Amino acid sequence: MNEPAHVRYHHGDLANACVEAALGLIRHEGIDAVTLRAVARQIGASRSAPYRHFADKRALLAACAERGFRDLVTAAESVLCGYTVVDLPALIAVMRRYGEIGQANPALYRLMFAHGFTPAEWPALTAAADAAFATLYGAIQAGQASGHLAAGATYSRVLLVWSSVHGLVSLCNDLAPSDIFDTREFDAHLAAIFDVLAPALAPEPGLTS
Amino acid sequence: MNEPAHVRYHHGDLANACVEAALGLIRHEGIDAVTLRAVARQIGASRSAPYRHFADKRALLAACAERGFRDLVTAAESVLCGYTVVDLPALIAVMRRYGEIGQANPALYRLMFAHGFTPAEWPALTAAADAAFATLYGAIQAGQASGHLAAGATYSRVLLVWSSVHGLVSLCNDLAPSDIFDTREFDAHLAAIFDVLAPALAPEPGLTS
DNA sequence: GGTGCTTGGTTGACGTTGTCAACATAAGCT
DNA sequence: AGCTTATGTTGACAACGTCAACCAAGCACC
Repeated sequence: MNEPAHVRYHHGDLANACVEAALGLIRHEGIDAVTLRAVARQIGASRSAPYRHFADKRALLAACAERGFRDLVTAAESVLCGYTVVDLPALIAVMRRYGEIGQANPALYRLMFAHGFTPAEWPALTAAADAAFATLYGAIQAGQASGHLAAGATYSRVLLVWSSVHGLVSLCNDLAPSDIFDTREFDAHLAAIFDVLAPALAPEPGLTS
Repeated sequence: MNEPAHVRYHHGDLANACVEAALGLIRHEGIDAVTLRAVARQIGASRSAPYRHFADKRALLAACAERGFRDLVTAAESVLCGYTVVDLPALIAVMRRYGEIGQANPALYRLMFAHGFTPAEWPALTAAADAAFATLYGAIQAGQASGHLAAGATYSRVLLVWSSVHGLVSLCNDLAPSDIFDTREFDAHLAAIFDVLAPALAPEPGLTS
């Protein structure tokens, strides 16, 4: 129905292609490999073609980060779908998936959470991050409502769960493995954290069944 | 005893001056303002003088990060000195100070924890980060030994405390404040987190006094 | 069915940056 | 004094982000 893209003068969806190419560079060669010129080269366009779709380099990176947040939400929801109720194992499964994603693409994770995007400058990015927070909040709230998680202080618990797992991902991704803290053992560390956390999250025994 | 530094051909301590200048730029103008040329300009040297003391730009940044970790340890120890025992309030005070430092210089904090320094390439940086971990570990261990903190699973508890506070600092620093998560309220969030955490960290009642 | 506007893409150019090779200067040793 | 080494400087280069000027395609409308 369309003539081949490589023949056409207009690409058709250059904006998306830019994000896709940038994400590939981020994943496989790290954030420093993302240059506008490299992105343009990858999609077979000329050096300043991206400027028609992104104000500058940071705007492209913000779009990549936004995509990262959206994928995070999608993954979390997909895990939640496998559970009929949100109890502690379900919550752990969600956060484990979160961690897996964060570990699978450290450079992107870093970009999402620590690239110093100024507050109100990137509303779409803020919205995507909010959606991630909201997903976790909704899950914990549902678990509390059905009595499968300890009641009360919903906001504090969401904060605690997100902070600790995000913190662990960040530490494991960015600190070198050492004798006293082997950052390659993410799974074990996550389990250890939730062992300590369990009493604070599980409902009072006898109320659930 | 020395003639004025600005007259001498040799600076005397250019390495340190570079780190100092870079730290100033990081603090006041952000990480992007750190160019080797700007650093050299600040210390009154020529553009490639830093290369006599640092292999490349990343080496200078790593030195800055290392300094950040060392300051963190110093601050933590100074807070601990104000307490005769490590109980929950002492632990909270240490972590609050940690958070204050992280918030006071977001760009440096980002550099320390999320600049993708490759594992074994920067041994001094790894050692400095380890020292930070060890300090926290020692504090919690001491608290457990004296019965002022819940016993057992020391490693897991250290991991949990560090991950959650580091995670909170990171989230508050790098996410834009929104309706559902006001990242400017670090102190309140920290308190909320420790409220939930308290039962998991405080000793069984009746054992302490 | 040609005319002109809007969107999308290209090329040339400029200033800045990290980095290196070649050179200059100081300090230390013997 | 002369040699060696550590330290600092200058010139040069390629890569980068960005912009202005230009070109090509699609579209609306008479």
